[in-house]
This record gives sequence, C-alpha cells and structure tokens, in this order.
Amino acid sequence: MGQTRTYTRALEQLRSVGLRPTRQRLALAKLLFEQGDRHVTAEQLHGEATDALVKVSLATIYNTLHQFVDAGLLREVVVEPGRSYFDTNTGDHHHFFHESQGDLIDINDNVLERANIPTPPDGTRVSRVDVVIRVRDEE
Amino acid sequence: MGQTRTYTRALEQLRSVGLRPTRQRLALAKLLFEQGDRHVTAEQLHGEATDALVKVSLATIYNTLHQFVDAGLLREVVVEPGRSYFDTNTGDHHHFFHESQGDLIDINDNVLERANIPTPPDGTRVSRVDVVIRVRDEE
DNA sequence: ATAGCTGCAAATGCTTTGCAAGGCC
DNA sequence: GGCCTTGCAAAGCATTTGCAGCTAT
Repeated sequence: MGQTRTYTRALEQLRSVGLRPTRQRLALAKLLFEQGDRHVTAEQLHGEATDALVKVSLATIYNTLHQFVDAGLLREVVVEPGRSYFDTNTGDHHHFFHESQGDLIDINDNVLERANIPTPPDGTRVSRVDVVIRVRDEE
Repeated sequence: MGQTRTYTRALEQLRSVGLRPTRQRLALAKLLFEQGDRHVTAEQLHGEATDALVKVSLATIYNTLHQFVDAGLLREVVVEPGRSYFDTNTGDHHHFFHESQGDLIDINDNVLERANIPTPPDGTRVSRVDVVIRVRDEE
C-alpha cells in the first residue's frame, strides 16, 4: 500500500465536488474526513496540519474550510461569538456544547422532528435548524 | 408627567439587579426595555442612543450589554460568526433567523419540550437550549 | 497555456482593555 | 471621599482580502 494509495478517498471526494486536488486540499481532506466525525476550528486544523508536517497557511485553511462548506462536505456551527466550528458530520443532527471546555458533541438522536418545526415567516423557507444544548459542569 | 417620571421603570430595574443607575445605563435600559421584545447588536444600540441624543461610547455599550446579560435582563444570541445579538426576551423561546437580512424573530411557541431533551454527558447539566431555525427568501 | 490556488502580509470588523477623568452614594 | 463608571484610544482576535507567484489540467 503505497503513499499514493493513501489519498484515494480524499482525491475522489475533491473531484466529486469539482475542487482541484491540490496538495493542501488533499492533506486537509485527509485530516478532516479520515478519522470519523469531528469538530474543528480553523486554528486547530492549522495546528494539526503543522504537526503532520503539511505546510499550509492559515488563509488557505479558511479558504478551504469555506469551500468545503459550500461544497457540502462540511457544516459550519456557530456557538460562540468570534469563533466558528466546522463539523464533518453534515447530516441532520444537533449538538451539546460544553461551555467551559468549548467542546462540541454530536447528538445523533434527532430530537426536533420536521413535523414540529413552526411555519416560517411568509416568503421564506427553512434552510436549516440548529439546536445547541449548552451544558456546564455539575457543581 | 415630567421627564423624571419617565425613567422610573428603568431605574427600578437597575436597582433590582444592583447596578448603579447612571445616565448611560438608564438611557440604554429605556431604549431596550420600553418597546417590547427586541433583538439588537451593540452597533445598532449605539446608533439608537446617538439618534436619541444620548452620548454613550461603544465601549460602554458593550460593558452595559454584558452587565445586563450577567444580571439576567438580557440574553445573548449567537447566530453569526463575529456578531452578537442581544435579546430582551429572557424567557424560554427560540428564534427564526433570516440569513440574508440578519434578522431575528422570536418563536413563542415552544417546540422543544423539556421532556425531549437528550440526557447530557456525565458530570454536566443543561444550562440552556438554543434553537435557531434559519430561513431564506423563497426563490 | 491558463484558469485556478496558495501564501504572505496587510486590512477588516467586532469586541475588549488600560487608564485617566468623572459621577453616584 | 471613595468606589464604581465612563470614554477614549489602543490593543486583541478571528477572519478576509489583494496580489504576486505557483500548479494542476
């Protein structure tokens, strides 16, 4: 199993959404999608890339994350003012957010069923439902 | 009904949470709480204060908003990276968020009942549940 | 060849902070 | 008077942008 083989999945993933498989995008896709569901910030991913000896600038991390979001490979989650999380799980699900640790945890159990969603204002349609259950340490 | 009488409610509100009723805080409380439920950003409130000929610096707006949040008079709502909304409705309720207009609308119909909330991770307890239904213009 | 990427550094936008001057009790 | 507040300007962060050089097709 050579080094080239390692990137097959990421390569196909990028092709399928029409993004050029550059060295940076391949490496980031690999970091993001080949270890199960995860939630990362731009800064974190940048750190991981650096640790993996992949040279990528922070600007490229941001560009790439947003391209992945636009392509439907990632979902952006906003839980704190001034910081975005990117979730590799793009399916319909909610989150626990640990307020002091700044940690996101998926809730796969889908609490809010479609049927329960209130009718949106006239002239608009629902684009997404975000449910965040904020938790803190028990005293 | 003199000018002094006008500030009675705001004054009591501030006293009740132990904040000194300064000129700025009184004016902001009046703008925030005397026109029904509203959602404002710091910048917006600053504009309103200026329009009302109340001199307040943006730094004081931020300080005051956070003091009001800590005192339980306001609730902070995070829907966009890099911008905070402050909601005068501190009760249990959810929001529609109009993505292109950046507009928040209360949903008083409480969709997510307590009973439906999944059990939080061990050692933590639920501090709040945020539900944001993102909507966009119908094409 | 060329349209698309990348990276740097500078710019942006919101928010916070340090500290001197001012105001409330 | 003494402590809390305010305001300005500067600093802080996360994120975005402009643009010259590089790269996949």
